[in-house]
Amino acid sequence: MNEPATRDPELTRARILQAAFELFVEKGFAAVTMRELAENSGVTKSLIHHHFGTKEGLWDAVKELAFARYYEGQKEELEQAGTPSPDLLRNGVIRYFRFLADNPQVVRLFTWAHLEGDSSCSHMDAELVGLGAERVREAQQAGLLRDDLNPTHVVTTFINACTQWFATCEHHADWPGMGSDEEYLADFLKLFMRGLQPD
Amino acid sequence: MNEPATRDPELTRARILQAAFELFVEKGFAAVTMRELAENSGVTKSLIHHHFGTKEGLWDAVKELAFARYYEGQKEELEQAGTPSPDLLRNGVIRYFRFLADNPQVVRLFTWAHLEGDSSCSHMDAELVGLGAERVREAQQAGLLRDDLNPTHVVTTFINACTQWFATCEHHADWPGMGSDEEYLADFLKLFMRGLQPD
DNA sequence: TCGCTAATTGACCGGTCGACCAGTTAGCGA
DNA sequence: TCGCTAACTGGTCGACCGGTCAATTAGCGA
Repeated sequence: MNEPATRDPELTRARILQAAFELFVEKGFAAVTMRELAENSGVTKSLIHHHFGTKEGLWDAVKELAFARYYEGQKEELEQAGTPSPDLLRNGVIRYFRFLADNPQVVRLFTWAHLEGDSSCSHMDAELVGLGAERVREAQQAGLLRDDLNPTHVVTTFINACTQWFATCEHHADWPGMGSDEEYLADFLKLFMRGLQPD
Repeated sequence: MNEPATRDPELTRARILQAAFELFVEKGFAAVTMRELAENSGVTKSLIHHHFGTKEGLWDAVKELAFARYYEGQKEELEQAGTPSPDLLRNGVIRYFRFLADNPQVVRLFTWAHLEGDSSCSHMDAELVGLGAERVREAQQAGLLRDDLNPTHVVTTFINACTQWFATCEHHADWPGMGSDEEYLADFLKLFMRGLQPD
């Protein structure tokens, strides 16, 4: 809206990245044109090339930024450890679910990136899941969770249940009998935590 | 490979649909060109337009075919009812998981279609989930499953856990501690069925 | 056997794509 | 204050996009 009074390459880059983020989230890489990008950024097409080289370069920059934010946020969550307890896992699920609820665009971006063959998020997720699985393992060894389940599978199960929920949220919004985000989360937690109780 | 000796519009349509299915599954709608489609079908670009009108027309035909097959298969599964029992649900999960394992392309196609705003599968899924939820409700009323969970949420939970598993399978294949398809399924079933046991 | 219909072809269209480049201008350090 | 660097612009390029069309040809019913 308001034009910058002076040249500000940092702001320009940020504007382009923000507009690109929104467009790529909405339509994916292939369906977005440099002209759209320029128009939504309020800059010329040439300027985007100046700052990011190619369309792929901009796409990579958008993904890198989004991935980095996601990674930092999740790692922080995981490292501020409490003593192992069932509630620790329960709260972890809740926080993950709420994060996705607050950032549905991130789910879409990840889905596009993954479909298009991007593997950079794979290593990132591997580390995060590893950290989560380690917490589950500790709780298992402390006798707080049943120990006949692969900890990685436990983490993956709740990640899948949460991620797919938001990946298809417009989709299932009007299905008969379907509750709100919070109601789904509550039921999932009931099921999940009961399923993890030790014998 | 082997050219048809005579003209066969049915076969031609089938060839085009098959090639289009593979390409759209792989790259999504926007990234596929009519020239690729023609080359992979072994026909000319004009012939595709003759049979399907536009690129969107072909895309719709591919989706319709895939959705119809999926819908028929799943509905058959759901309607060949047995007496309600926990094993009925367990076997339902197993069959759904195995179906996705045998048809990973379908998961990708649905994901592309959904990201691109297609809502035709939404109504279809609504009906299937409704049927599944009805079965869960019957089992709850028979006292075979805990009755403090929304049946739709129960069905959605396992669908999400299965779908997302295959949507990200190349992704998590090399994560530390991650087991095979069957090992994940076994652990998920342990967790899921225990979580559903009545008090 | 003979037309009629539809399957099939290749050439071609206007438009848009991503990218480039020469030229201009603003800001900043010397 | 002055020049150098980089931010920024408008115009343009060849390639390729989806789509069209007239011409050809195979098959099938009369």
